[in-house]
Amino acid sequence: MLREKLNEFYSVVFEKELIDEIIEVGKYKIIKENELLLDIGNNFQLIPLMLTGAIKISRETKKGDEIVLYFLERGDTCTISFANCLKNSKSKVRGVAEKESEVIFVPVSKLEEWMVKYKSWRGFVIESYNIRLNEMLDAIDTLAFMKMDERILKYLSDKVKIMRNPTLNTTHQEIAIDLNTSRVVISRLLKQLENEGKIKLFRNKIEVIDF
Amino acid sequence: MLREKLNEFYSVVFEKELIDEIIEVGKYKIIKENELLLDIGNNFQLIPLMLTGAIKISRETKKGDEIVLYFLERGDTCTISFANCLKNSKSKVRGVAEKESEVIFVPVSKLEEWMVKYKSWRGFVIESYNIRLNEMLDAIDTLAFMKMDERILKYLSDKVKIMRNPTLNTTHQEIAIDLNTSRVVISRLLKQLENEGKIKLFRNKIEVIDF
DNA sequence: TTAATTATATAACAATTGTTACACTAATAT
DNA sequence: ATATTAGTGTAACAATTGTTATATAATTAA
Repeated sequence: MLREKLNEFYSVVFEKELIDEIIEVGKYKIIKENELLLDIGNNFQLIPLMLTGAIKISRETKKGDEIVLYFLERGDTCTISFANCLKNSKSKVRGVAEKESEVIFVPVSKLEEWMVKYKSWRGFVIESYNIRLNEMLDAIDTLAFMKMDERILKYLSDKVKIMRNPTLNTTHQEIAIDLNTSRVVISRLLKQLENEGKIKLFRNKIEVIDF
Repeated sequence: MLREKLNEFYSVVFEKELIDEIIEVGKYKIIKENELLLDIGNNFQLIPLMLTGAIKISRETKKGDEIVLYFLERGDTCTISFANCLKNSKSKVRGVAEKESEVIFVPVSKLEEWMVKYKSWRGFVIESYNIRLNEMLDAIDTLAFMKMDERILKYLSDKVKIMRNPTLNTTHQEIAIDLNTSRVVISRLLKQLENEGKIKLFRNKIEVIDF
């Protein structure tokens, strides 16, 4: 069963021997909605490989300022946690399940070992880093070049895609936290977006049109 | 001579055999001040290893909006160009020499080959990615949580460190471009920072106090 | 030497975002 | 059933950032 899930979701197809090893040493776990995958300051010694679901990765400063970086979905891994694992340092990001997610955890010792043995693993590690760097570039573009109304719309669209559902169960307050602004600002601009016909607002619910 | 420079500057000490290979296939080049190392859209097939100098890495959108991401210095490589090299895709960032810089260019084919052969190269690649991800996180923090006056001061401090000189030769216009704002805003806030005793302003020159 | 260009300073105003306050409704708890 | 809490709407105002315009000094070109 685990084998099927691995074969199904990992686009860079691993060699059969590598799949065997992953199944042998990996720990399968279900992360419930709103459960923490990893928190800031954690000392994480396992590399997560996502099978299903969605994880929200965010950044928080000591002062409590917070901002969402990107979402992880099936086939993704959290390259940022490579660093923590390898250097035994503390996580600089937080990961919370947006919905129930299936994850395989692999001991960090395998990262290096498999790099020598498996070409597909080398490809996976490099590709994962590249995807993550591009996500970060995307986050930087958003912060540097977009106004708040555009940022909100992008946030909603991204979330609709990752949740595979045009109707989001969320509150204005949650969006405000994720975009590091205030609830009033979000309410104001959401209403404006509704007037422009881009979304529909309900209590605890937002429907995104033409995402 | 190349051997000495390599040994001197690369903190992750490469095995002797790897140094030999780098010297054999690498191309040594001097990049003059303001010269382009790589531009957006370029099809780059060489991995740059920095020996001396400083490269400013920035991002530009189609609309012409621009922003500085970070600076490269000795011991650094441009992991973002790994992606372009490997996937033969176009560069998403620009690199311009802030001062004359010495670089060794290595063919991308070696990236994979050396990962199998040399433990120190695997370490270097992973470490480079991690450094870059942290730089990106830093850039995100700056954009998401800092006001423009703080961003200016951080920009100046970073540049002072990379240039190893408390007096910067730069104009308000250049800073405005690097921070994606207008010259008037920069002049206004620089004057404020001068009044606070944090910098001293001259024509084409800014001295940073207590960086 | 004079004219043109470049760099800087600053005022006045516009647009965007942030803050405080309060009203109203829906959901939940007692 | 009533009280409490949570979510939303909106006005009024403050702070920050962006824009336009104009002045002046330093540098460079003719």
